[in-house]
Amino acid sequence: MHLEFRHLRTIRAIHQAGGLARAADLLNMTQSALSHQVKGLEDQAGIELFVRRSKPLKLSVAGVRMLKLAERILPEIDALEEDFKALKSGKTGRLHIAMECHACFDWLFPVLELFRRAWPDVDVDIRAGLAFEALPALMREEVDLVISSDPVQVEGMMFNPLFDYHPMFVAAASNPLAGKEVIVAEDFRDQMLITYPVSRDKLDVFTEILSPAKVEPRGLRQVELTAVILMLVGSNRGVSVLPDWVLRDIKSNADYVTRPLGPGIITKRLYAATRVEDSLKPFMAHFMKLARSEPVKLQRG
Amino acid sequence: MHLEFRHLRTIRAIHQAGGLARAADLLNMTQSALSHQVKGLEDQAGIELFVRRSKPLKLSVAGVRMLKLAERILPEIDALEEDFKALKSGKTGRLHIAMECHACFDWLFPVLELFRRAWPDVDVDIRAGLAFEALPALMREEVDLVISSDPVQVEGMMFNPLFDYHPMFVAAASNPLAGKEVIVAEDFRDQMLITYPVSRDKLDVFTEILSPAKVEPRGLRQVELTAVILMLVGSNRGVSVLPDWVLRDIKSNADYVTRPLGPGIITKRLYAATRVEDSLKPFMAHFMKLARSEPVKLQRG
DNA sequence: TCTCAATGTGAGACAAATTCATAATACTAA
DNA sequence: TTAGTATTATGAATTTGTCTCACATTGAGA
Repeated sequence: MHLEFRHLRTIRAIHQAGGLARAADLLNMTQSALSHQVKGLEDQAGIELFVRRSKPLKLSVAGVRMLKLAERILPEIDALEEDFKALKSGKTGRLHIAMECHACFDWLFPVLELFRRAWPDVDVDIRAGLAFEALPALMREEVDLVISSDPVQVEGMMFNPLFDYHPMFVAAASNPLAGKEVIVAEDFRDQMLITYPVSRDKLDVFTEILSPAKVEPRGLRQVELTAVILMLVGSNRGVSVLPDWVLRDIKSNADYVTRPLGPGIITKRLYAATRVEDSLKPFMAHFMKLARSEPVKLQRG
Repeated sequence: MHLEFRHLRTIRAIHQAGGLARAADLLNMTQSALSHQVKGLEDQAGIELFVRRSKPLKLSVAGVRMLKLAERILPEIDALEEDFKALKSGKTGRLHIAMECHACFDWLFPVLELFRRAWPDVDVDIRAGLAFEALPALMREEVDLVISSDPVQVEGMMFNPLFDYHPMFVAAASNPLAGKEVIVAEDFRDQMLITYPVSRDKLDVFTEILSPAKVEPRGLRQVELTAVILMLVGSNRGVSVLPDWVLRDIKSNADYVTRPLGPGIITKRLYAATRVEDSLKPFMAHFMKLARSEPVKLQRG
């Protein structure tokens, strides 16, 4: 039937204006053009859209049905345009986050809660950054923000610093290492080490401590959930190294000890990687502001 | 933003086919044309609809929103087309009825109940034919069917006979005329006559009895509702002439008497006037079939 | 780096929509 | 009825926009 938006607008205008000539004015075109158009449309549809027995033109039964459609559809088009405007101005958009850092769930959830309240129209999602390479996905626009602690200089990408943290050693109070003030690489040699199930180059224990010292722990165990890691540590089935914000609840728990890693104090920095064109968007900026301030509150308990 | 249905179909096709080239096949056009179209659309919208970093093409955030719109709107267009097909074949349509005959509510309601069950998609309405001229309205397609007892030969119109009825005299049992077997014009001279509030040429009492005999009743009173007329007659505040089907309940009521009008037996015929092009439509035919059979059941009590 | 598959570009052909000028048709008020 | 006016229809010319063809360009993977 080759219907076009033009036709819907025409139907609506003729109905509103109460006649073809007036509708032509409304649509900024000649009366002739409208007449041709209506005729063409009726030919296409194979049905009379208007009652021609009378002047001015009046909608027929079929015309009324088409009008109903127009009144349902045309506002949606306008809404889309509004939506696009909002997208362009950054009032809305998509914020799909990939995390290389597994423990980040801990502070990310509260941050996203605040964020969603401030930007209800932004489409938020988290994708655990395990099954795929996060940075290429960012380039391919499959995700919009990557939480990472390894800034890389790449064209078109921007690493925005969020906050610093200290990887901390955690063990059961009954563990022999509880007696030491600072934990160093050699201390792991006799321990079962519990980590998230990701490659070693993304685990602070290895990148900062064990790999440089070429120390291998007695055993390794990979566990997905932070709570489970802590449970296992609590029952002295192993030790772990976790960011300080994860250990806020543990510090005051007599079953656990948390110790700094040594010999020097280890400080790491988290970044939010975005595409440069996105980094200026208001909601992005706001997310990063939240991601800078909220986790610090957690770190301080 | 000059959006067209074509564009919505394109977005949907590219998404479905997973790429521009394959989508072009789907839409029976060259890949080049699609590329031009997409580019034009993006220029218009002022926003990227696709992620071009990768091949094949993939929807961007804005593109996804447009896709959502397409998936909501395009089926509606198809539905309209279906609707039109149904209109053309007469499976659906409009049946706005105008009544010149006021008492017809009585049998029309049950008939419409049956009709609506059989043709749920037909848009039914009744307009009491008091405030306007019914036949011109029929010509102007403001209504689709007129109930009338005065067939006229008019180009483009058709008077389909429905059923015959007898205008009957009704009075209180206490009224002196109750003693007569047949009521004639002269009998009205001493009576208060109660009628519907329409012109005399649409009232059987006048057209069939009083006007030919040039008899004027003692008084006239116009009442809108049949039930009220009967109430007034029952308390002997006046007499009336009503179609036989209206008096079905009254016949067995000792407070009333019903009598034929004379001297000869008066028979009138009701017609359903339609436009000739409508009279063949299935739902019209069915309506008239119902309107021929159902009222007769009422007449017989 | 090379090759293949996919997408982009530009010029010309073609179809469709619009305009201008004018005819035909309904409505309205004497 | 009959002008007179308002409204819609028609035809030819023009403009607009879309498509195709041929070729250039670009990514992705070997």
